[in-house]
Amino acid sequence: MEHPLSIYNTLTRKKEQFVPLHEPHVGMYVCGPTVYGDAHLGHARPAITFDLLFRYLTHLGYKVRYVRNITDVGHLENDADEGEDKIAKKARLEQLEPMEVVQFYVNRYHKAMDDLNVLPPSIEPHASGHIIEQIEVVKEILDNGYAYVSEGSVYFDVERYNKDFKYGKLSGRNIEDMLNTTRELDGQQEKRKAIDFALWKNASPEHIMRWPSPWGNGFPGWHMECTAMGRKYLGETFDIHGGGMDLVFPHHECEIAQAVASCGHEAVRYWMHNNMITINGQKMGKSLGNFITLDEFFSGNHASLTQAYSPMTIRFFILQAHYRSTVDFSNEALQASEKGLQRLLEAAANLDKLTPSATSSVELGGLRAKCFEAMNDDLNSPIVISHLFDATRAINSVLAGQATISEADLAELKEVFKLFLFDILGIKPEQQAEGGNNEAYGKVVDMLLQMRIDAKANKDWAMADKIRNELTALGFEIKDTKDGFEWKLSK
RNA sequence: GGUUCCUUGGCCGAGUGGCUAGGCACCGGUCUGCAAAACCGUUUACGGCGGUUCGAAUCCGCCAGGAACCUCCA
Repeated sequence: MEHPLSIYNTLTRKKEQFVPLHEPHVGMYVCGPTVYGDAHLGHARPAITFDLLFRYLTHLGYKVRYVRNITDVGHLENDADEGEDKIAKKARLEQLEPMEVVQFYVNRYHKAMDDLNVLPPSIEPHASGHIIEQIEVVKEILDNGYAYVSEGSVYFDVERYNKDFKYGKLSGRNIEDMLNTTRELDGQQEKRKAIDFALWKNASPEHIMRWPSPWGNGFPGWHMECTAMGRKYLGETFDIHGGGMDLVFPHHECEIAQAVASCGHEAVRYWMHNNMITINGQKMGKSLGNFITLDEFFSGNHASLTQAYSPMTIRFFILQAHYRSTVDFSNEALQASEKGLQRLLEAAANLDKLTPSATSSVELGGLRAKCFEAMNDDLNSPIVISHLFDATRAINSVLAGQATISEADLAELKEVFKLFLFDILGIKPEQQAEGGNNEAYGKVVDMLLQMRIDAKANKDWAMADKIRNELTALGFEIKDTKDGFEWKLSK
């Protein structure tokens, strides 16, 4: 099997040829959402980035097991509610069972992902369903001497670990700097050093998410679930681990330490990180309170939005930037994406209207190869899209009767569009109208436009313009063609 | 303060030592009863100052501005 794909490995800070450990199988783990609120635009970025990777690896012929977790046990909050995790806090506020909160937001997350045409992962494990596995890893680390028990909690001994291995290799930190700069946090006296991190946390009496363990009732530490679940489903060593750049430190750094401390070697071969989405130049994030949820984008119901943006517009917007660049949100940028996407989808639809000629006057110029080349270069989706726009011009020229295309070239274009636009980039044509009475409704529009044709035949321009203007005002896009007319809903 | 990174035309956004990225917007033309869509064409660029080089937006240095992480975060 060839290995055409290069990906940027955060660990080495270089693009590397991707060669799976157990070809043709690929193991891929991506940090999923903490389900204590609705998914926002920031959550769409990794989901779409790694969906692109999942789709592409599959197209290259790999058999991919894609694991994306659901974090439903915690992560402590840093505000006044000391020691209470996010899910538990939300549950108390809403007087619900924690798992009820989890289920509610998982359902909504799935819906949003489905709208974005993000394929479901192969396995979507819940942290709460893998407490036993996590306890086992904690035990191993304790047995190997890289952790200590303190007041019912277990902490990772970073200094001890750093004597045998290097802590900080992923994020480029060294332990001396961190010992000097780590801030004092909420009186964690039970930790020996500020840089030590929790493997298992003792639960205070009011803490409602808790499980029995050898160290008392509690819950797993912040980074343990990915180590335990990645190993369970992908093995002690697997190919790809992905997530947002903001997880590089401490989350992924701690995962590396946990893996090495428990089984003596690293688990992950390629670390991949998507960059952030910014708003006014700043990261869009939960803690900054500057996020816009996906549902708000889809409905347009947010003060910062001048209109609604469809899921495909959001997807296309994200794919128009390379995944390692920040992408800045603005209404202008989103509107540009919306129009560009429409143009591409229109061209894709136009392919079925083209009549082939004996020869081509348009030059495809190795379109398919160029698209593969771009994908192989660390998933350069913006370049793929630019090639598709080039093809769009060719398609429209033929449609306008200003160029010709051969049967073979037409077939090639159809295949390339299907392969790249729909299968790999994961764009799907958006539904034009909803409801069960589409046929009758369409016929009414046809009838109005037929009346307009009649008016035009009588040179009754006033009537012709009135029909067109009013339909336009209602959101229809009217085109006159040589045979009559075409229409569609403009959004 | 430490670590890492960024600064491209009106907006978004690729790229990279010499060859038009692309999209959106704008302008001119073709088409049209007029439009819309489409096609053709044009315009606007690589933060500042130095250096390396035959040649730098691309490499190096300094400066300015900005960001992420160092605390839950995609």
